[in-house]
Amino acid sequence: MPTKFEEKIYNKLRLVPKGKVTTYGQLAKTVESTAYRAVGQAMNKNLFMFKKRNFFEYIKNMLFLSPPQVPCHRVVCSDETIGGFALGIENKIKILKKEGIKVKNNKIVDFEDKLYSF
DNA sequence: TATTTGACCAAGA
DNA sequence: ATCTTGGCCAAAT
Repeated sequence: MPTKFEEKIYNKLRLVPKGKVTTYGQLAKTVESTAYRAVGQAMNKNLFMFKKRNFFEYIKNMLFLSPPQVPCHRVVCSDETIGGFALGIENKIKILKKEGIKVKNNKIVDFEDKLYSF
């Protein structure tokens, strides 16, 4: 069962569309919090069920289930680096690329444009 | 109740 | 362009 905090974070994250990203800090801010580290933990917890198992399930959900999904892969670091991913950072990069987000030298290309504004 | 643990952040050097 | 440091705070232990 997600906590109140987690639930609120997930709900905000659902607003971020394909082709855009947000940051841990930004998500925290939408909830009037500075608990950006806790946001990362919430992401990890959300994918716990899939952890190191199949990222295929995750992809399938993203592609075929109607929103609102919780697109954990669209959360990146404020310094434009990729951040973490319970199913493997390489997979995170792959999915982002599929969605039109390019990654170069471990950084999001054209970060400002790709950033979603709440 | 108290301590530890993070998928972080911003500023300095 | 890295790297370190101190700060952050919800959850887990």
